[in-house]
Order: sequence, then structure tokens, then C-alpha cells
Amino acid sequence: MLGGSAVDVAPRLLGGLLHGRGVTLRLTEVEAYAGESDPGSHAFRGPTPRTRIMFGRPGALYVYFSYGMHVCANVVCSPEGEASAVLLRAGEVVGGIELARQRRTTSSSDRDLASGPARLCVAMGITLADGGTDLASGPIRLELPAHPPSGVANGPRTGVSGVGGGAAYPWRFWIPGDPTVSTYRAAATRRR
DNA sequence: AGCCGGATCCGCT
DNA sequence: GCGGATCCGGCTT
Repeated sequence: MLGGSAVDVAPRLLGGLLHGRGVTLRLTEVEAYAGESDPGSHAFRGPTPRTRIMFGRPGALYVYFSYGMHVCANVVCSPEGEASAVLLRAGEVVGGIELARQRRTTSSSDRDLASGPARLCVAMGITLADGGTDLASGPIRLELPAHPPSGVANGPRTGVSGVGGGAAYPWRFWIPGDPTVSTYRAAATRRR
């Protein structure tokens, strides 16, 4: 199931369901990170305390803290010892929408409830404490689609600057035309 | 021991 | 469309 490389697994997650804490999400946008060979990946410089989950068992949830205020969730794909993972970037809330609205107090429309990796985590109630939990048996569960989605689109990864960004790694995958797909934004150029 | 910069979001223009 | 918020991990001194 999840034993392959992130690039192979990522498009096959689209249309899949993420269940957890009273909310069900249909995944519409993901991003692949290949591991130690990938300059955009947290695992690029080898295992560290933060990334140990990425180097562990496939099917685990890797959650990290970003920009001082957000958390993002990834699915670990590769066999133990390797470190490829798929970032869950956006989805459509298809169950428990009232609960998702309560968690996402700043969201102005249902379309935006889980449109973005940090928003997705808030809507699902995912926190850093969920890092390392098994997506087959833990509090957050992943259900792959019965049939691989057709017509998947791909392009540059969002927000990845430097060598790992741009056209060299077109590893962002989404369901074309789906309104919950987050608007693309190139890596921010930092002030000064 | 300290600094730099980030797999982002939101509000204002 | 843009810039500020906000803090931790990882690398440098």
C-alpha cells in the first residue's frame, strides 16, 4: 500500500478519505517529498530528532511545526530507514462539517475549511501529539480510494525555495478544477 | 550560545 | 497582491 516512493504514492492518495476526530476529508491536493536526496525535504540532511518519524515505519503520520504557529501533516511512505513522505495540502470536508467549522473559526467559507496544509490540520484536530501515530489504526485514519483517480494534475511544489523549488520538482499533485485546491504561491522571498 | 529562515495564514489594499 | 506574525530546529561560532 504505502510502501513506495512518495512520488508514486502521492497521486494515488487523491480522492482518498481522511477520518479523524469527527471529521472526514476527501483529499484533493498533496505534495511529495523524496527524502535524503531531495533538497526540499526535512530529511535532506539525514535523520534528526524532529525527522525521526519520517525515517520510521510507512503509514505513520509525520506532523511538524512551521512558521511559529502552524502544524502540517504528512504520510510516511518509504520503508524504515528511508524517508519519503507526502504532505497533505488540501481536502474537501465531506463529513462532520459543523465540527470543522467550529475548529476553523477564521474560515469565511466551507471551501476554505481545509484548503491549505495548516488549515487541514486545524479542521481535523491534528496536533503535534499525533506525530508517529499509525494511519491504519490510530486516531487519524487514511482510506485509499477504491480506484486511482484519473486526470491528476501536477506542478511545482508550493513554498519550496532554492534548489528544491520550481520546475525541477513538479511534485505537487491535485484534482483539477476542485475548488478546495489551495491557490498556488511560489516560495516567498524573505524580507531584506 | 545565538542566529537564520521556513512544506503558512490572514487581513488589509 | 503583499507583508507581518511568531517560534522552533538546525547549523554556525
